[in-house]
Amino acid sequence: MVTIYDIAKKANVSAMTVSRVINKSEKISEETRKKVETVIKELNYIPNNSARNLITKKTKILSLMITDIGNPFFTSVARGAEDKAMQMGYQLLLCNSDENFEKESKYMDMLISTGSDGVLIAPANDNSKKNMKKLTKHGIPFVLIDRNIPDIDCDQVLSDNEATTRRLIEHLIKQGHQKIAIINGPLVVSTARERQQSYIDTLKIHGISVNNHLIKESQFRDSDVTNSIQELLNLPEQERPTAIFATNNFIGMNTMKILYKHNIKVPEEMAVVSYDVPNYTENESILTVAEQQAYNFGYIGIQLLIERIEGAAPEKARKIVLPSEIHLRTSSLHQRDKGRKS
Amino acid sequence: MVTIYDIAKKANVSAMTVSRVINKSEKISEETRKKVETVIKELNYIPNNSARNLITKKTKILSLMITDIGNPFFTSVARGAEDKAMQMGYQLLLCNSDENFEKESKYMDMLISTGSDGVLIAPANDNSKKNMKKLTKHGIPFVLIDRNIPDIDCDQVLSDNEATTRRLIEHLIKQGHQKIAIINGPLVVSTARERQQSYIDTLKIHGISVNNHLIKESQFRDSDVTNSIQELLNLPEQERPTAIFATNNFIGMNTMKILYKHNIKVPEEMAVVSYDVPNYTENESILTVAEQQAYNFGYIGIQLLIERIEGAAPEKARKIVLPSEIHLRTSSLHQRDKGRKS
DNA sequence: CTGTTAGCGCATTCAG
DNA sequence: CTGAATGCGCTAACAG
Repeated sequence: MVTIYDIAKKANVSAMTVSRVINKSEKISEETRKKVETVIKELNYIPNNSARNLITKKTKILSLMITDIGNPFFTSVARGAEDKAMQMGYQLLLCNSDENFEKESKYMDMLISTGSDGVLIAPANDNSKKNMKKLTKHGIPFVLIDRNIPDIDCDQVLSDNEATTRRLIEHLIKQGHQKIAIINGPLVVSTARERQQSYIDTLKIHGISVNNHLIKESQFRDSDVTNSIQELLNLPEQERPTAIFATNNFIGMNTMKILYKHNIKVPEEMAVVSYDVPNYTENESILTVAEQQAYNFGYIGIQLLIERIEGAAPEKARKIVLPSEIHLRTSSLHQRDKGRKS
Repeated sequence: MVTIYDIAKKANVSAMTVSRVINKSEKISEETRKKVETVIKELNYIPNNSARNLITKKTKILSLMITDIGNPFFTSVARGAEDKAMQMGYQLLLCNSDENFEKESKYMDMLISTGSDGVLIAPANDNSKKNMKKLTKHGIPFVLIDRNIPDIDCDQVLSDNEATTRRLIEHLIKQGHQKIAIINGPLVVSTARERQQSYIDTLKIHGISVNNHLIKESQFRDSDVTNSIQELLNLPEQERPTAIFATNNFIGMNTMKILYKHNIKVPEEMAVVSYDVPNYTENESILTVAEQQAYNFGYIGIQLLIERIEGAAPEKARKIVLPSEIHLRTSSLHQRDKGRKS
């Protein structure tokens, strides 16, 4: 391994001078700087971060913890985060908790252990509170994205779950639906809770009684919603829903798939709306969706994080709410309404 | 920050004993081990990897470099890699080069600098050779996945580009197509070259002359293939292709989208086959695809890498070729043939 | 089974 | 503008 001493010897300077060059110190003569840089390139020297961190406690590395690398929402988040991090001179490490608190905890220990200047995190669920406390204890700033955690006061970038859900549900109601089902993620996740609450509230406001048989708790991951849907379809005629609200992209996509498989016509026999977008399709999607600003979750999240790290942020925790854009499509529109915008 | 000394003091042992406990040394009495572990938990101690790495040069961290986090192929690779890494007691860091050599280089420096025990890498393109050399120089083992690099001798997990392409093209020929276009990724990527070569060879074997107007070089990323397709459609009747071979999932998906937008019937006016799978669709896909074992690229790749790291691998570089499974669907089948298997 | 000594590669002092 | 001494937190090598 080549060290600053190797460079120093070959360049006829002290190790300290080499260190200064590496760290772009101003107080170096142009001449010696050039000399040192030449030797550095010559020997293919790369500073040893471990040694460096040991002293400075700074790594210029940020970590992004997402819950599902297979979810296009989170891959867009990652892109946004990466772009901003690079732009600000930080490197970004990606960790995938797989919606799993234990995995998240393991990664947390690694991040702390290896040294991250800050963490942008979509927590697996409410248990993640422990991991946030741990970060705090170790003095590592973090910003929550997509999901908040009760009683954790920190910078956040969240979706407008209440408003977006309300608009989707009201759209269905306007289309004449009264029996609207919800297929949701686990209620230990804040977004699932908030979307469900808004679903309930919206129904009530419109004088529609809430039927618990129409409320299904499933997974946010790409998983089987067959059971949930089967149960909905098996309900007696007077309870059976005429519309389904899918609370994330995978649920939306899989709901469509299963209805298709069962030869149930969308929207004639069942309307479908989805929170967030299943964004790979071979032809035009027919699914009505609320499109989130996935990229901005990452981009803005990293921005808040870096401000926090560099002491440029206000004391008070900031909460950014990103609105979603609703795209009305055939999956929720009567034929006569096709293409109309809300 | 809490260090081994804090633990040592509180547990009435030496720092060395604490170190032994952390490292699960056998030569510790059950009693002192318990005592130390209690204090560690009590103080929420997490070992400082930087200090550790400085001595051991081992991190138990592997890195996975992929070229496009937005590509479902690579997210599956990542899942496979992560599963195997975890199973073997390693942590996995994800880096996204974005098909960009410069980004890859930056990440490389970080990985070397921060300390990775090994790197599993899908190289951005042939330039990546420099980065591989750098890894070698720093004594960091690596395994190539998906893409190889000329003149780099190392463990590899690759797709059977030749055979899979040949089968796809022969399928099209059997369907009566003679004018088959290829929309490819950049030829600085090995998979693009190999698929194109196989495309050319297969046509020749079947006595079909190769028309350069039918060969389009595009991107492997989710990008616009409008131009390529427009150019194909603008060709005079006698040259205009009746089938398109898309060399990856994004190209396949976007080809379908654009044909759809242009109201060109698939397969009647244009047949389409795709190397790899655009795997998020709301209903049954109609696209004929060669499905790669994406997960295994990651899983097996990490296995080879760990064997290499732990000295359990043979001297000689290993080359694993993973076959693809072809799914014939309507996008390439005459109506009468629908559903038939090759 | 446990402790002592030394030093990993670098940046932070403080001198010149 | 440059250099010398010191120690970050930890473990390898040795000693007991």
